[in-house]
Amino acid sequence: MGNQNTTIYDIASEVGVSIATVSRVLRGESNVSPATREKVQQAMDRLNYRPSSIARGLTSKTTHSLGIVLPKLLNPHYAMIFTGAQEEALRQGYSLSLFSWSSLDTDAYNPATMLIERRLDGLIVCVEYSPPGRDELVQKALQTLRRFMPVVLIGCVPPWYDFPSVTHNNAAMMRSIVAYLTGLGHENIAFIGGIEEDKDPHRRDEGYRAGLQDARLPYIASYRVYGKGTAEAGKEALDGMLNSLRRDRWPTAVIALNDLVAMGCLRSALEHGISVPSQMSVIGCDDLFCAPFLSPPLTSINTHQQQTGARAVQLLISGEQLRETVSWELIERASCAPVHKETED
Amino acid sequence: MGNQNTTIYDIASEVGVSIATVSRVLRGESNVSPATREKVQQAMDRLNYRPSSIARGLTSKTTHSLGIVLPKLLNPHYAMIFTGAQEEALRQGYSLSLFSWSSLDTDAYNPATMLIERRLDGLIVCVEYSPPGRDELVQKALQTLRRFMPVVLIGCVPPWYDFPSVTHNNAAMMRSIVAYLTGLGHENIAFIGGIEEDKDPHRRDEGYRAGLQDARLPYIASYRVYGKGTAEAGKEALDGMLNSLRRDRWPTAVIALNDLVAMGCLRSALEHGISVPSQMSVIGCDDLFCAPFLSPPLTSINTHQQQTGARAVQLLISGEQLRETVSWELIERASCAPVHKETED
DNA sequence: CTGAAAGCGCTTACAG
DNA sequence: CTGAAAGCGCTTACAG
Repeated sequence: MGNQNTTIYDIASEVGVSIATVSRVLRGESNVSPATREKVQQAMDRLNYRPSSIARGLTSKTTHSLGIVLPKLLNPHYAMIFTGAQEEALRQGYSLSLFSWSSLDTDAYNPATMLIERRLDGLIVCVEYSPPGRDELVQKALQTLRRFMPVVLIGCVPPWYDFPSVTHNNAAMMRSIVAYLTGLGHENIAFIGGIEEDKDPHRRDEGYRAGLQDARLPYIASYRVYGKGTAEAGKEALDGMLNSLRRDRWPTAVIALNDLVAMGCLRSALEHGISVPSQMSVIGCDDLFCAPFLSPPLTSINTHQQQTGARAVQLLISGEQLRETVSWELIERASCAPVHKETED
Repeated sequence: MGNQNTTIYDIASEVGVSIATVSRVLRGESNVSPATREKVQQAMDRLNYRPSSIARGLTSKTTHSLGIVLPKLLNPHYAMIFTGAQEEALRQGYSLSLFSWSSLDTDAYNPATMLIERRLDGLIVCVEYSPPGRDELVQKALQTLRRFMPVVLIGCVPPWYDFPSVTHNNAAMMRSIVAYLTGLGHENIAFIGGIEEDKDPHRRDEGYRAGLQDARLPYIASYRVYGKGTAEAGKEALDGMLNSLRRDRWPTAVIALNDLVAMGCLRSALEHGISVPSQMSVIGCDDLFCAPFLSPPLTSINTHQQQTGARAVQLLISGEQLRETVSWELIERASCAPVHKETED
């Protein structure tokens, strides 16, 4: 008894009231007599009635569903953002659908068709680096989208994008990482990962340089290697640096763009016979679940990605036009140590 | 010009045709004169018209949106399933929303309200172990859900659940893992993780025992430790086993429930001064992205989780009432080796 | 090839 | 406190 075809009309005729009355008890309005309310309530239970959010959405102009555009969930970094966003959405009675960037820009003339047709109540877009030509496409897609729904940006948001956003102050973060390492006595500090033309790594680069300057250390170009944010890329990048440098010029500390890159660096060090942390310190970023189980356990930065996702949802729902920043936290494990002065110095 | 309020009526009056005609070109029907079609098309472009999938859903009884219920996305295992499902859904023009089990059973009298109200076109539910009392609740929730939408099950599906499903033959998989290790000469093979009362690990246990029997090895209770599927639990479980056993009784090979548990085992071994793989082999399951970057690189089973998610979506959309099984693949890395006969034997 | 009309399942003023 | 009616933006027969 009762299935998906039970409607407000069935309840109304069952009880002998109008559909308006049924609608009222459905929405919990107060202007219904207790007796009527009770009868309607019972009929709804008896017939296993469930209101259709679709029909509701048509009139109320709100779907209680949000979207999020993320590069790839297989990277735990994005899974953390998604989880934070999804839990907050559910808590507030919204559902969250995941979309990928490809659904945004496959058709330049008709960007984000699927997103728009679903009449989402809001959209979170994680912005990544875009090469010069593509950047305009992205901006155009975002402008189109915002004509249809509120948009909140996360990720590497260029300062000239005029949207509410939740991001990190990557420059300040990098600067404090460098300070941490110089505090351990390191002077030869490499920074691995990121894309040279990227705006946001530029801000990390800014922090990297500032941190070196704080400690009156020179910026050495060969200690800065760009590359994708994957473990494979991290290994490759450090391999390249080590192979092209004389042993006595090898860095004593390596800052990785993220924990994946750091994983690659740990492996590269291992293969080069470098002991971490006694001969080389490595620090990652994002504090992925596997960080404590690497060898050695990886020192990293907890960037509170779940909080980033949750805040983005809150901005979306509240409509606040803010550009927010999320804090971070150094998680010390075993992969960083005071610099070891070589005896043969 | 053009925003979310442009409707089929605006286009109709702009062009001077009926909304039925606009609807026809919208849906690409053939019975429209080329001239009319062209004019309508242009008007839609000019006014930036986007059809509302909400309104469409009201009449067509289909929302082109699917749901998936997963325990937690922070575990990469589930992120892989989700990714596979989401990509397939998107390819077929569906969106995918994630829900958690808590949204299924918070209210026993009204299970899955949110899921039902959204009028999804289908739902994938990842079934986990449920303690006796809760199992009935889960089944009840599933029965309620299926009255409203097609349901496909994945995960640890008890054989008495009568639903289409996509799963693994865990018994056969475990048996072949044991065969792999006995093939390397191992005789003392531990199996770590899973819940004792669980139906699915029971099937793994079945395979574990069968594998031992294949090699005429005895089942030794102290080599079987149950525990949650996390890295912490894995470490704890192996710690416990090693601490309670005489050194000469230590297992020479450990099968972990999954790669997370394996990570914990690797650490436990390290802390006990056991060298992997020369003194102990370790094999995981799921082949997570970090497996190649552990020390040593972890031998694991690629369980094709993305394919599982994708197939579940296909069953949902096609309506096929199948109980499918997904294949797996051994990925050999450095954490397993032929048993090393102690010289002091 | 095209249009008028009904209907999808709700909500929202407006009367009473 | 309750009901009749219009409307949300489409699709779907049914006529012509």
